Order: sequence, then structure tokens, then C-alpha cells
Amino acid sequence: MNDATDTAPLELKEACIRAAREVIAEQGIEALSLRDVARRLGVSHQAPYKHYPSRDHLLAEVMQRCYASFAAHLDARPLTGKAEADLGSLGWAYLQHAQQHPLEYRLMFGTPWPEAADHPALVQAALHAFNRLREALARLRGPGNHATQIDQDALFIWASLHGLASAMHSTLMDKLQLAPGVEAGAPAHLMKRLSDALQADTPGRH
Amino acid sequence: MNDATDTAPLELKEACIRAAREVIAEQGIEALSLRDVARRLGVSHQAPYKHYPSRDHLLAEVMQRCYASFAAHLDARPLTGKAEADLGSLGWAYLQHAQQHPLEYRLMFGTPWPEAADHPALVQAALHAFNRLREALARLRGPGNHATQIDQDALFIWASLHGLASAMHSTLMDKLQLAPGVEAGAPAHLMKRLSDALQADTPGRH
DNA sequence: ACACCAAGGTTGACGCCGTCAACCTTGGTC
DNA sequence: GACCAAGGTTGACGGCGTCAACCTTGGTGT
Repeated sequence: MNDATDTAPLELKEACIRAAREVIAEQGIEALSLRDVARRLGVSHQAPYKHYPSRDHLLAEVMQRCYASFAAHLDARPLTGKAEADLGSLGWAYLQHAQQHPLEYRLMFGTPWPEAADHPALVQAALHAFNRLREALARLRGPGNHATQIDQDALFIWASLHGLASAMHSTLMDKLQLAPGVEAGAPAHLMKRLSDALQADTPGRH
Repeated sequence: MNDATDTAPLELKEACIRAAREVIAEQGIEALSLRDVARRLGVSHQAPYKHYPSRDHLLAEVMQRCYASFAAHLDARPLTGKAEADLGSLGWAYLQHAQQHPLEYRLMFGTPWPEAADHPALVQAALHAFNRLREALARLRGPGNHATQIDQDALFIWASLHGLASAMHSTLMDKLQLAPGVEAGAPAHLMKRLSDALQADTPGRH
């Protein structure tokens, strides 16, 4: 009986997730082991199995939390109501979160999902960012059914954002010997180029 | 003495790489184990250690071969001499190779480099694609020193290509419920958007 | 009051894995 | 003919995920 939280049910279950996120944030996904989590929490190596059928089920739960944090971050930005500005701030928020949580980002978007992760709640959380992107594009295009164009551009924009986000954590980035300032200015340049690209087929706008 | 190749020196060393590439192409990087490679080759679990100090050194060697294949694929495309067309075909070749060798692509660009991979020859091979991109952009810009702009756009283009390539292998792609044809047409749409974006600040061109 | 049981913890074992250590064979060289 | 390095062998160790068996504890039905 150390402290008041000692008897809370499901404590270990939540603690496992916290510990797992710590390990991942410190050392990456591949360094995550159930035995390590158990050790950190001072329980036996089998205790986590009472709450998760396998390592992958814990990983799936962690992924879901990561997606939820990510979605919350995207939704926390102030909205102006102007489609272009909101699209821009969505991009910035995306890149910012990716940069602040590189290993969680890799977990979400750079790791093949374990089978255990294939359940609806996780899919829903994971789709959040993409659907925000679709909404912003829909407002940009105005009324009418542009589903195909919207999806085309949403995929294009996501690819660019995701590409930069993942490139910036990549080992290769250091080796490119980019001209000074290019790496630091990459998000801004990317956002500008995206805006250029989107205005190409709506030249009469604004 | 089974066959003629039996006595060739370094045979096991090369065979390890071949076997490792097979495993990776079939089951992914995380499934690669030295013991498995040894088993496939019918040698003891320690034999590969005579040629590679550690699993990561073998992985580094495999990575280098993958980069070399990738570079060869990019360079095999016919060149027209027209900067725009060559830039376009570079993009297509990039996406095509990524689609044909998804797990090797993941190994090259989606996995943190092991320490063992940090040697100049590998860096050189890895930079090949990016330098081709720089060259094509330099020709597009015409004479003069545009190093900063070139690197900015090279990074932008690479991010977009890489983003799409990696998104198309991602588990998430299946869940997006994209409008019909969007996924199949994504490379073409991306290439078009890139071309839109690049023409934005050189409006007087052709 | 007592049998019963499920929840949630324990220890122990198994077969993977990478890796270290020690040994054996073989071909070539002073 | 002694010596040795290259390249193979077996055996062991600790860490991993996971299966199996056991123990404790706090209800619950009778």
C-alpha cells in the first residue's frame, strides 16, 4: 500500500500504455518489449498478459492513443472559417506534430499495422486527419459534388505532408548536404508549393 | 562437392545477401534473421558471422544493393534531353520502382539506418536519386547558380514522391475509401500537380 | 458460514533470436 | 614440416514472446 492509486482497477492496464509510450518516445518501436514494460512497472513478465493478449494488442492500443493525440492536436488550432487559411494551418499543425513526436509519428504512419490493430475504433482515429483535409478542400472547392477531385488533391497533399514529415526524420536527410536554410525552410516552402499547385486549376479564384 | 560453384571463395558472403534479399522481399525487414539466412543456405548459425560482424552489417550490405538497384532503375530510363520531360520520367521511374519493390523501398527509406550502415559507399548510393533530381532541376532553371532554389524544390519534389510511394504501401491507404480510380490515378495526379507547382514561379516559360 | 469462482497476479518452461567462445579442418607459406 | 589464417563447426548465455500451471483475493449463491 504505497499510495492511494494502488487499488484502482485497471491501473496496470493504463500503466502499461503509459510505459509503452515512454519507451517508444525514448527508443523507438522496435525497442518496445512487454518484458521491459513489466520490469519498469515492477510486475512479473506475465502480468501485462492479463490485460493484452499479445504484444501487438498493446501496440495497437498505443497506436490508438497516438492517433487520438494527433487528432486532438490538429483540432486544437484556431479556425478562421476561410478555407485557404484553415487548409494552411492544418498543414502546419500536421508538420508540427510530426516534428514534435517523431517516433510516435513513425509508429502511426511508418510501421505496418499488426493484425491486432485492425479494429474500427483505430481505423476511425487514424482517418481523422485525412477527413479534416477532405473537409477543408470541400470548402475550398465550394458547393457541389467534387468527391473525386477532392480525394485526388487530398491524397496529393497528404502525400506531400507525409513525405516531408517522414523525410525529416530520415537518416538520409543529414547526408543530402542541402544548401543553408533549406531544411529549416522546408515546411514553409512545401506549403507555398502546395498552394501554388492548388491554384493552378482554379486560376479565377480570389 | 555438389557442383562447380562449391569452391568459389566468398560464395557464402554473396549467398547471404541473396538469401537476405529474398527474405526481405517475401516477409519484410523485421522478419530477417541471421539464423534463418544460415538455415536457408544449409550452414550453421554461426557461418554468416565469418563474413559479417553482425546482423546490422549484413543489413547494411543489403541496403547498399537495394540502393544500387534503385539507382540503376532510375538511370535505365531513356533521356530526351528536355528538362521537363526528364524530370517527369524521373518521377515516374521513382514511383514505379517503389511500387515494384515495396519492401526494399521500405528498407531504404522507411527504416532507421543501423550504425553499421554509416559508411561513405552507402551514403553515395543513397544520394543518387536525389542528385539526379538536382541535376534535372538545374537544367530546368537554366544557367546560373540557383543552388538554394534547386535544393528547396528538390526536397519538395522528393517529399511528394516519397510520400506517395510510402503512403501507397501503408495500411491506411486501404481504409481511406477513396473515390473510384483515385488511388490508381494518384501517381499521374501527383505528377501533374508537381508540374503545376513548379510552373507557378516561372510563368513565362514555354 | 462455507463452497465456488473469476480476476489478476506469480513462477517456470519452450523455442526463437543475436552473439561470444572454443574448437576443428584445410590450404598455403617460411 | 611447423605455422597460421580463413572459414567452417558446436555449445552456451541472456533476452524476447508466449503457453501452462499455480496462488491469492474478493465477491456471490446457498
